[in-house]
Amino acid sequence: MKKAPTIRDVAAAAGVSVSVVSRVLNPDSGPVASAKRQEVLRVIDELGYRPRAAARELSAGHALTIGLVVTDLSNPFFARLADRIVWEARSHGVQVVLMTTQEDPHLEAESLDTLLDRSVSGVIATPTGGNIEKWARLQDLGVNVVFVDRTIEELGDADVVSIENFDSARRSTEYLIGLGHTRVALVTGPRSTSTGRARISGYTAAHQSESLPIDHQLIRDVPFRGDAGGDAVGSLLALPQPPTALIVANTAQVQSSVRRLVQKGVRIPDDLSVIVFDDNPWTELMSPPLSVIRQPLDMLAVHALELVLGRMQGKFPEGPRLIEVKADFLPRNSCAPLALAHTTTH
Amino acid sequence: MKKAPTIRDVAAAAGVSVSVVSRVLNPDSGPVASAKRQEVLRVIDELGYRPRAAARELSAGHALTIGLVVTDLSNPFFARLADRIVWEARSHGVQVVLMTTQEDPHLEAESLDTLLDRSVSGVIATPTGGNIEKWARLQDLGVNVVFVDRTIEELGDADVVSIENFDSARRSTEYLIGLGHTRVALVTGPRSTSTGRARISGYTAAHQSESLPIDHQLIRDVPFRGDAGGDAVGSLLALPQPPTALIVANTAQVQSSVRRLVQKGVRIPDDLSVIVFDDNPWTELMSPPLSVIRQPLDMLAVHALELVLGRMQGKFPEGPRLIEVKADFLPRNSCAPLALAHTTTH
DNA sequence: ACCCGGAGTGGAACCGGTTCCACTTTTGTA
DNA sequence: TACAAAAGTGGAACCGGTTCCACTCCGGGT
Repeated sequence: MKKAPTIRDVAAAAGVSVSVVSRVLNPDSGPVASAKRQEVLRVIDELGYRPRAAARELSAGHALTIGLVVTDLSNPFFARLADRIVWEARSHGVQVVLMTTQEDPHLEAESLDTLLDRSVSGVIATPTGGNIEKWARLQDLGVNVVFVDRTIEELGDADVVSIENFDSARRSTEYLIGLGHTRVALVTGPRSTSTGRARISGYTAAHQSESLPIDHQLIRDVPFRGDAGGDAVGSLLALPQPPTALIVANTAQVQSSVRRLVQKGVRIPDDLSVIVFDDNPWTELMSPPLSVIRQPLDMLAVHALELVLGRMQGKFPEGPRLIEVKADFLPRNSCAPLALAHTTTH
Repeated sequence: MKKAPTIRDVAAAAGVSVSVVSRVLNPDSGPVASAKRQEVLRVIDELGYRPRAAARELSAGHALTIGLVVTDLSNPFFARLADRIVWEARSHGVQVVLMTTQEDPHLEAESLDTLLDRSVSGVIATPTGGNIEKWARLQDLGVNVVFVDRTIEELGDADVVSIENFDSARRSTEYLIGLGHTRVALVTGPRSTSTGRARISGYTAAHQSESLPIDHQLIRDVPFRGDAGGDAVGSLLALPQPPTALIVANTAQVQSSVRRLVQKGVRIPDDLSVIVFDDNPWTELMSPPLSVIRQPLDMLAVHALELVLGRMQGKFPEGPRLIEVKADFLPRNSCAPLALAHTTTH
């Protein structure tokens, strides 16, 4: 086990001072004679020297690192988001420290502390909803915070990148109503999350614009984790007057919801028309293929990274930004017009 | 934007020296009078002091961080593996820097350099197969390397955690042969990967033990990325004598392969019996549910982390370990006995 | 011939922790 | 009561970079 060479080793081998080596390492930090620059570069290559990140960070006071805080990588939505962000960050020479919260504010708090210790320059996060003071403190210490997917309204000056939650929910609801459905059920995340609230609003707005009454029994704002989505579906099916259409408005709940439908032997779309919020390739492989709201992950990732990196370089000084990207609705065969049979069971 | 307090601020506020504060921070590094310890802790809490990781690392020479190098987080296999590893690492106070290689040795090399700069104490990786000297150099500099899923045989002293690739392939092949199939196709990763080779061997061994000839046209070792799996399936179906059973032996290829089957209107299991290597929940939601080799991700993650953390603490001094965990075969309805109709089309 | 300015260089302080060591104060035991 | 061992403390060096600054050259303008 060898020891890695330091800048002083390089300086000695090249016959120059550490200052010169440092200036070679950081162009534009001062003049270096061309001959010496060549020699230093040669020695660096020969020794396989690489500057230690920790030393650089200590001196600079901050790291070329961003924190990525997501709920749960086993949710394909976050996994693919993370994939894009890591990839995009790498191409800008920025490393990503990944933390998961499992939707638990306590774990989130721990993660934030850790990121603070690491002196990250920015954080991209899907916040749980809690830890407001902690987020504020982070910003106060100069960490650039970008929320993606969800937001925390109480936190005034954080950038946000999300899809058009209200619109997406409204459009899919209207589509089902347009097919003749009057009992459309909605399974979505808790009202404590911005997405939960926005999607319920969109659902409600669609009903209002079509002058349809809202049955609050059909709105299920349930936790993301565990089998809450499936249970909601189960209890919806058990209703005296069950819904004829269903929107599962959160990626995290799609799997358990669909599983429950399959288990119960529900025929799609004959018994139930289904739309899910997702961009999981397997929705297409089911029979019938599920209608989906496709979330433009790439756009979310790119915008989030652009914001956080931009802020790191001091761009966008004029206060927080809110970027909403459009989510496409892809109708497939899991939705059908309401059969009269449904309404006229005597 | 405030400045975070340092250890010297704490020392001053508590009326002690930095040495004392440091000893409070690191129990067992020296004695501290109980009264002063209380006072220091009080001040730390009051100031919200947190030690800077960079400073600690610089002094220690290494970071409480591990690198996780995987191909691609949009592959659910790696996403869930990463999820478990990040989670498990966090509970041990270790952070994870995530890098993806997109199966490209060049990107892998870059990632390794970056991890070296960060002075990580360990790396958990799914190697692309290249960069042998780089891996060796990493180990030479005291970084603990654990390969998971795949390995590089040339690298003598790295720990490896994988599933029983040979056995899993052999078992699933034997299962299909047992159902009467004589033309079983295999889609798997390239022979340049250890898993590709092992799974082909298992497939071959099953044929030999059943005294079945091997048709090399039915073995497709193709790249992981892109649509290579789907294309292999397409060309298998176009064979003059197409297979009656198919094993897709790599998670990364399952999606494109199954999509192609659906597109081509192949009836499962009537036209084709199918087994996939996967532990994706959606395989269960298809009709019919797919038979799978379920890879025990949790075990892979836990063992990998145990090894890397153990080595960090100087355990397991007796050379490299190879841990193979058992993968379960879950027969579902996508496999059926070979119908006579198939063989006797006159 | 003289002075000014900029290129080029190296010394040394600094970032914020850890750790070694010397020193003082207790404590325990003969 | 005396003296060695242990507990407690603070000063200072160190980890490996970056950066400020003082200093030496050198060429060009008057």
